[in-house]
Amino acid sequence: MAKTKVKEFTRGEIELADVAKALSHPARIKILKILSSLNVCMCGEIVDLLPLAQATVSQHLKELKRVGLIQGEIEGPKTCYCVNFETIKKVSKKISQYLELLNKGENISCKTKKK
Amino acid sequence: MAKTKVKEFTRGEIELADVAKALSHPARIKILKILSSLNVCMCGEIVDLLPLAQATVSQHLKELKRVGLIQGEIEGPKTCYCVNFETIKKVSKKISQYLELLNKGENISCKTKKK
DNA sequence: TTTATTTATCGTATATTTACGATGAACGAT
DNA sequence: ATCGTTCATCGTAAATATACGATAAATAAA
Repeated sequence: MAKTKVKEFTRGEIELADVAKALSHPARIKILKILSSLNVCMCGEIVDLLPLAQATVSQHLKELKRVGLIQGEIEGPKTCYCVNFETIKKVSKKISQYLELLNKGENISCKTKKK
Repeated sequence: MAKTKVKEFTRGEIELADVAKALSHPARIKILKILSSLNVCMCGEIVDLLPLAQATVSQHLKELKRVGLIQGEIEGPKTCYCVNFETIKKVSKKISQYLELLNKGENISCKTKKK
């Protein structure tokens, strides 16, 4: 690997951080729960379950859509939002791979390094 | 469950979002990789591997420390940073539980809901 | 056609994040 | 005691995120 590359961020690192960003607000965590567990899909229904204004919820939905975690199907004036389970699976894999990678280094402790 | 509770965020939702926030920057994703895989622990060593100034890296380390993903042991003028593997495990569990919960709703598709 | 419903977007205010240079504090080495 | 090294913190600028009211667009219902 080229020496300078070490100082850059990889695509994997950037993508993982981007997904984490999409999950970095309680409202978005909750919206995904709602969409995956309740027979609910319209923006207005979600608004009724959150302590936020409609415009704000719409913004959060947009952020989740941006990274593909949900998709919206427009039906006239309404929009039906649903979890994109394919993305969820891909994301689950990426995250668990990352966390496993971290855990592999468990033998490297502060005591080992300080020497 | 009380009716108003639905409109609030739970502690679990807030905590999960908070961890996601700590992971929402490529630099912090990479710092955790570095600390878990290389025999590296000092701030200066990490700075050498990132395209960021020392002050900025120090800030990112602070954020990772805030949520307990790393810990720092001061040794005179130096500080030895290490991954906190206990936290990593707890976080891994929380995240995988959450993603499993989402995946359980897979039968609830847009088509089902629209009807 | 008019009205009501639903949602996205605009405008805007405020808060937070990110980044960096400069500086100070802590210590080891000379 | 002075100097060099290491790192955290301060000050600050710029960018991004969060929140909401107002409004526009789309359409169903009257």
